[in-house]
Amino acid sequence: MIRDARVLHPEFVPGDVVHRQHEINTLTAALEPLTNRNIAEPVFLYGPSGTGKTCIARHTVEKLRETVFDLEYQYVNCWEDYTRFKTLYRILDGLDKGFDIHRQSTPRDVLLDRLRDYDGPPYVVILDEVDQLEDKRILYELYRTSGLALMLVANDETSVFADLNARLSSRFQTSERIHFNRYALAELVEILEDRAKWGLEPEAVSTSQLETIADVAAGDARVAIGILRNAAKKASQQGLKEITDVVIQESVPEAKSEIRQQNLDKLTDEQQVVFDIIAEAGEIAPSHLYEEYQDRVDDPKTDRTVRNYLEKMERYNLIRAEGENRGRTYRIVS
DNA sequence: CCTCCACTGGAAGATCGGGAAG
DNA sequence: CTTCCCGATCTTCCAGTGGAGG
Repeated sequence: MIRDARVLHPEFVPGDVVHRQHEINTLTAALEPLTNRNIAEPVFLYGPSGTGKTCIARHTVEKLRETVFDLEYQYVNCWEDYTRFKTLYRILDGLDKGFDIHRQSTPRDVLLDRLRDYDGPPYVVILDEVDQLEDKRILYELYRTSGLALMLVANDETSVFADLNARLSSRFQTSERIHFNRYALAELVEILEDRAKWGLEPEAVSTSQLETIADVAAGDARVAIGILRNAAKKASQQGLKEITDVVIQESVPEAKSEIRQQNLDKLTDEQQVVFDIIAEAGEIAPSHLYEEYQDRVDDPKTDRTVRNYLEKMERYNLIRAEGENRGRTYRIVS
């Protein structure tokens, strides 16, 4: 059933990308100055999730590395490394310069100083989910660091620039921006066919089944590949030679809840309590939510802290806040 | 129209926990 | 051991928002 499970993993970057040739060309052109060791302006990739932004960014840089003699690159997921410190640490780590930096007792701006001392080959930094950075000023600092080529990846362009100061914002506005649209059904099917070709045994899945998956995924390649992976895993556990329609039907909700469970696991116990209250109530007003939280926890945190929890859960797409001010209610994402 | 008030979210400072230095 | 320093987390304070109800 499964020939190469790596191909079905969400982070897998194919050597040949089936679509997005135009985007790749634009991106390659934007990075072109690096081949002469010149400065490349930041590039900004934006579009909905699962439209290939991250994949194209990594793919393009890796292709460039094949032709350019010297080029370093590092991928940073700002969702995980959302603080200034973590982001800088990750970037230094890509240069193997982070090994002796510990969270504690490192003088305050050693990280940025060390990055600015870097004088090796051009260094491409991909900042994925860049809108999740808690302090966007780090972008300004990175922008002013010579030798760095920035690739910013986000869902929505406005959310990134909203809290940048005007001067920096205008610098980024003039840089190359590449918009990614949702995949059409046929494109998604081709992507799935490609993954199935390398990842699965021949005949393991039919084209019409891939169409079913692509249809459910609604233009989101990450969801589509997740469903295919889940279905392949399930079929192989059942000892099947081919993926059946029943297996696909079962895999759709499972693939979606898998992502959700991963996010739930990232919450602390206290945050889980808040989530459970919302889940049980279905929909709940802020004051009721906080009262309920105080009842359930021995040593309750302040309401402001709970609001920070809620903000975090909203970021993880676990809950949704609806309405503003007095009309605000919270509900879980179904 | 105005005032009240539930709620939001930014800012600044306090506290926690842990590694390093003495 | 204690002291110092750090980032992360939490608290305190507060300005702003907009709907409810005089």
